[in-house]
Amino acid sequence: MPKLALRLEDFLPYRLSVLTNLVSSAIAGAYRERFGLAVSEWRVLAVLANSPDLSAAEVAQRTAMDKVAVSRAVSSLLRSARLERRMARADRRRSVLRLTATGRRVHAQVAPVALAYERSLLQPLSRAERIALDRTLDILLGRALQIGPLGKR
Amino acid sequence: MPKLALRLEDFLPYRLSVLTNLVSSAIAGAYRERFGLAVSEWRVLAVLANSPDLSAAEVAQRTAMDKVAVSRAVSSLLRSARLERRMARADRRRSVLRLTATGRRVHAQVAPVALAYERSLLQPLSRAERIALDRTLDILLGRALQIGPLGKR
DNA sequence: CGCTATTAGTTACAATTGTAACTATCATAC
DNA sequence: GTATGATAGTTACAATTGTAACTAATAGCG
Repeated sequence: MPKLALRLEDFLPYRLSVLTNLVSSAIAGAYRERFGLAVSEWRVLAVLANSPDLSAAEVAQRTAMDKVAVSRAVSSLLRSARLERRMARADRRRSVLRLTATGRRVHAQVAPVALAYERSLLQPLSRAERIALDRTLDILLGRALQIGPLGKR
Repeated sequence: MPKLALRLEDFLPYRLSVLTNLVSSAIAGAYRERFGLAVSEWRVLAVLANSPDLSAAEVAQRTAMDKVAVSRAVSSLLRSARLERRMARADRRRSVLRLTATGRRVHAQVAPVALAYERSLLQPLSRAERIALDRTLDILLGRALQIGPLGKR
């Protein structure tokens, strides 16, 4: 029984957008107020905390950000001395990014806040529901990538 | 067994954000290319197609947009003659918005495209998984609203 | 080598979006 | 009625973001 009419409140892309906006702005507010961090900067921090010495392009790949956004986030993190940058000896275009001690300290403070928010958000779901959600999001992410830009005529 | 470290790719807010961006930009591209419609305009159109004669504030409420975004979308839709606006007799501040014949025609063309995208996106999910997803999104939306802006100190 | 094409990253500019102030109308209280 | 405050919607301006052009370095190929 396919859906015939379109009710915005039942439309998955709309619902995803509303949920994501709520979640993102809640988190963004917390990062900014407490640590002066934009979400893009937080992502860079989070990736480099687990994988030091990535290039900007590698960071872009792992954060699903484009290279301009990474460039801006990196330059802001450099300014606040949360990041340091060297250049690769073999290829002097390629940067090698890693957190400073300050950056690691900030990460160590932000991460628990982020995880606490996630835990709080997921709290009304059962363990089974969380697993199902994870799995479903994986599928949808893969599917959205596969479909790609709609109507590529 | 709570999560101890934070891996970005497992972090729900991040995953939601990536999925939403993929979906939104795919849809936005299609709307814009084929109909010259921004997503905000599409939302206004969709709501007014089902519920004519709403005020801008009512549209804002039902689309989860703020009043400025609605004002801009409405003025663009007026310019392209997809919408017409009267003022409420009882309260001359309040607008009364409804689609023109052109607007209804555009809606009749866009809605199937939107539904087709949704169907395609959901295609790899079983019926049970779709129902579970709907339910879970409802819960998360409610929970996100309830939690509200994080760290309201 | 030397020419062209590619890649990493930045910068400049345009477009979008958010925030705050503003105008007009209405409601309430005196 | 008139002053005060609230509400609907718009406008102006600042901040964010996306797009395209640019610079510097390397790679590939004759």
